[in-house]
Amino acid sequence: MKEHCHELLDEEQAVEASRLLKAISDPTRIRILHMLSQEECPVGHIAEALGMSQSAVSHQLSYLRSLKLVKYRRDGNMFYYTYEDEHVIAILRQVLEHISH
Amino acid sequence: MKEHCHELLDEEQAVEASRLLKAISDPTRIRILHMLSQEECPVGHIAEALGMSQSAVSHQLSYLRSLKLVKYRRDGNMFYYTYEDEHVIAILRQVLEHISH
DNA sequence: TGTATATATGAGCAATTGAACATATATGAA
DNA sequence: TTCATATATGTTCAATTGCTCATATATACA
Repeated sequence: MKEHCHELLDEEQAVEASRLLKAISDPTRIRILHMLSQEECPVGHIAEALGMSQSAVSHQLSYLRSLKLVKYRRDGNMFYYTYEDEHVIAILRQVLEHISH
Repeated sequence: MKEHCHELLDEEQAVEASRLLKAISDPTRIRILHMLSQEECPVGHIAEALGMSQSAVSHQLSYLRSLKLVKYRRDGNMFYYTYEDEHVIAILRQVLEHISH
């Protein structure tokens, strides 16, 4: 009988990793982060570029903000968003590379 | 007025990346892949280690198989699973590193 | 003041997801 | 053949998710 000595990943860490991965595993959020990885951008411009409603984009940004993956600076009525977590951007870039074989 | 010249990620690629990330963004699947990244493993052993039902684990393995993230070899009644995509394992490892700051 | 613009936020709803439960399949041993 | 074991697979259901619609907030400008 073979021995199986796996080092088990505890659930807490798995849930934490899951939380992060879920955040970047939606097509809309992926496209938003991909945009922000290039240049800061106001909400309306993202919505227009993706062909989505202002509300939908704003909700997603709010979600990404809650995980500290993006932040914004305000200038008058415009909210300019930027990514806040370089490591996550790097991971996303790696996934996109993997996709294009 | 500032110009915003973002290179837009097309939806197809975003959906593809999303499919891959969703596959590794569930705590159970993360723990399974983490186990398999160390050593090949039969289904029952995974179920026992994670404290989950055989059915739940088998369903998740079936899902991971459909995306070619894991494969198995059969030996009698035992199905020994292994990871099949090294790049995905590397990405997952990077996420786990990121989690532990 | 007012009105327009840009964005955030709350509620609701259809689609997706992950597990439970029951059942099917295939191998090995008696 | 018959039974036990290991796993796969189909169904169902509650929880989650991502959008829409309506509304709130805050700034700029007249």
